[in-house]
Amino acid sequence: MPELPEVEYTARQLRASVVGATIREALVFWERTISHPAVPDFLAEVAGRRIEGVRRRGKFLLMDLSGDLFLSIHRRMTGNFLLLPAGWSLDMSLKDLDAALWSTKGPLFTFDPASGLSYSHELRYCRVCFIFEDGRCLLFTDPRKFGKVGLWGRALEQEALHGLGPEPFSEDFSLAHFTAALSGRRTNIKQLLLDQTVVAGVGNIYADEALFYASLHPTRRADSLSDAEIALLHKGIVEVLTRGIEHGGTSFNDYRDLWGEAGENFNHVHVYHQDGKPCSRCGTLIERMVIGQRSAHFCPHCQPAPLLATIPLASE
DNA sequence: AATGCTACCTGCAGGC
DNA sequence: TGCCTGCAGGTAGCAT
Repeated sequence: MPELPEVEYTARQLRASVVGATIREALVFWERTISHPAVPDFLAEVAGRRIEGVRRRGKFLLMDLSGDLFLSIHRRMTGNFLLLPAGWSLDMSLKDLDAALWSTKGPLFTFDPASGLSYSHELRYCRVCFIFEDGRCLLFTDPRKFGKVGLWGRALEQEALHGLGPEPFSEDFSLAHFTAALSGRRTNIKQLLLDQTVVAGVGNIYADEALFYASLHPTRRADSLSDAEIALLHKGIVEVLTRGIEHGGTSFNDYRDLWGEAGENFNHVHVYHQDGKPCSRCGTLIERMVIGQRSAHFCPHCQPAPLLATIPLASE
């Protein structure tokens, strides 16, 4: 599941490889992947544009194009990018491309046989393909079809990002902002961390890791946190995201980098999908529970469950 | 205004 | 072996 570190990592890879390239044409294999504008307009407008820059905003990947346009890509659950070298996309149907890669995958990429990654598998789920003038081909693959690709005028960035909150590494994500965002919120802290208007880019993995960092139980009511707890959580969010980027992202199921390789942050998580394993801090077995229809992982010793004391007094 | 629930999708694990 | 059920999770949109 790509969250901020995974998107950041991909953005850096794309910046180093496709900035300066010109899109000859795009192909769309699943129309609902295109969120804006209508598919015919998307195809017509993207052709001939030069990629001038690659940015990340929250979990959005933004590619600035010539003519004051930009592409917004949100990978949601299973979206991935794969960059194919020149020579494979020209005049080939996707099926031919798939067959070619399948039979000669050796020289194309370095690739861990133990991972069992199949290029055929990736190509089968190609939803949008950008073919560059130099013959390279950037694929957006997405088995679950939740991912979105949009093309926008530069002036519509706010609309494209739809109320996204502050970047965790920017000054906008200040302790004062975070404190204000928690104030008066009766919802549990886990769900609040997943709210992209509070802080942009945190998903299920890093929300659980940040709560472990701050020794907070996921069901704690947001408005029950002390100033010290808020400060520690604020620090924890930045810390776990930073570590995630340093480790090249967390590969749990579907996440792969631009060349089809897996990130290694999964070797560094403390609680996410670690239920039944001993806590790295105290040895207590990590537990899993469902909060708001999604899983939360925590150490029951380090992150004690809230009791009556966490309910604000009537006088407050 | 804040919160809760569901649709969107498909692969896969688990049960029988 | 094969079918069926449920789960995974980010976000929009709708209901409360």
